Amino acid sequence: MSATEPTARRGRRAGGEDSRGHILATARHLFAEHGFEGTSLRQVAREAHVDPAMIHHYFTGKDELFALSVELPADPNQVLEGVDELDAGVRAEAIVRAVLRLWDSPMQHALVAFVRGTIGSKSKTALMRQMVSRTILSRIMAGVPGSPHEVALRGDLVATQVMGLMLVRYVVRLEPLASATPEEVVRLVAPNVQRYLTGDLDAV
Amino acid sequence: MSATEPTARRGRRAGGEDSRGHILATARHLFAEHGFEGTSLRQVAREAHVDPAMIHHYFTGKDELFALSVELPADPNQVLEGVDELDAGVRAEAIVRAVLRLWDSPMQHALVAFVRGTIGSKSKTALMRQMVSRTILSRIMAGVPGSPHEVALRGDLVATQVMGLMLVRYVVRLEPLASATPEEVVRLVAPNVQRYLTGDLDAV
DNA sequence: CAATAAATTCATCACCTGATGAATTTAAGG
DNA sequence: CCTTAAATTCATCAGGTGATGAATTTATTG
Repeated sequence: MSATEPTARRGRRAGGEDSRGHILATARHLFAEHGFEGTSLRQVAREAHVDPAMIHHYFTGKDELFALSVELPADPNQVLEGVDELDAGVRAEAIVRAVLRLWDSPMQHALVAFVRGTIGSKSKTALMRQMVSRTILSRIMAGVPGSPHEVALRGDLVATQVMGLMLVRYVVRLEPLASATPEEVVRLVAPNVQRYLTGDLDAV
Repeated sequence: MSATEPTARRGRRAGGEDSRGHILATARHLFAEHGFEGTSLRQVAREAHVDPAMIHHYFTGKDELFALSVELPADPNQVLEGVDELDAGVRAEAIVRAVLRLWDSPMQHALVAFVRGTIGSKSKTALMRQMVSRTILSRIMAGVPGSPHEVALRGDLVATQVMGLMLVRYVVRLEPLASATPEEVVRLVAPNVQRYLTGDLDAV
């Protein structure tokens, strides 16, 4: 019995299989499960039924593969489109709903991979900080009244709740929250986000 | 010029240096920065000014070193002591204050290491899920009124807010929240936690 | 059909990884 | 002082890692 595969013949294959796509898909899965350092190119190649060298044929290296597998598949500006045009007093519900729509989509794997790979190391966390604060929070907080410092603080608090929701529902998967319907989650969480956005922060 | 060190002499050293302690300390730092897979034993040995074999002298292997470096330094039962005796209506403030006291202590490095190493891989995330739900949430939610399902859901929501706070303030370090005083954070966050604990979840 | 470009595999390289066992030096205990 | 135990280093192993360049086969194009 040979080890794994019966030594596939060389050269271009008959059926026009999308090897590049397979590589990207399994890379997404593996990066999502084991993070960047915990995933090897040979492992990706094995599970994609592809020669390891194919990865270097399509990508310059592990870094590019990670970047393409894991990069936020949807532009935050698109996901949050229109949010900044809503009145700040009713914006929370739209934010939570947009986040859930994104995370409950087929992109979930890529997003979990992004979180795993990104929290795993300090340097990658810095990238996430940039993205969150410059791209996402600036949009979410546009037009919220208050001093710059206060608005920034409110933005951080929103991040606190939204990132915690992602972590618990999609990464750690605590039940019963992980199985709750999106609409129920919106009903439960949006009011707390709204308090951070425009509520009285001194209220008890 | 020799590579790194001028070949230290063999055998037991004169001064009673605590090598085991040094190894643990630098392991904590490195695991905190690069996660489990991203940290190699040789890297730890190098930065601890110690021979790689010393690590295997004191520990059975990388897993044990990680476990001992990164294990929750404080028993959750101790950190949350007395919380379950407080009336549920005023418990949130105590919870947030206890969490901040722990994370703003010297154990912060170990805790960041725990989060990094634990979120980085799926299997380790399962351990965290067990710990959070069995040890921490059961204590926090003790005596909160409601059906079992409702209480579990409220617990998950609390986890959402508290873990998000840890992530944003201590791991991602978004400003200005990361530099806010503990008391200010309690004032800002505790009301939202209290809503999850005992508030009306249908309120808008 | 011929020429070219793309897809696939193979055989390596140099390096790093975790781990082990033996040799050597010092400190402690009697 | 002598013996034993602990601390430290060295040399090495088997295996995995990312990466590269060449060889081979097929599809596409003119």
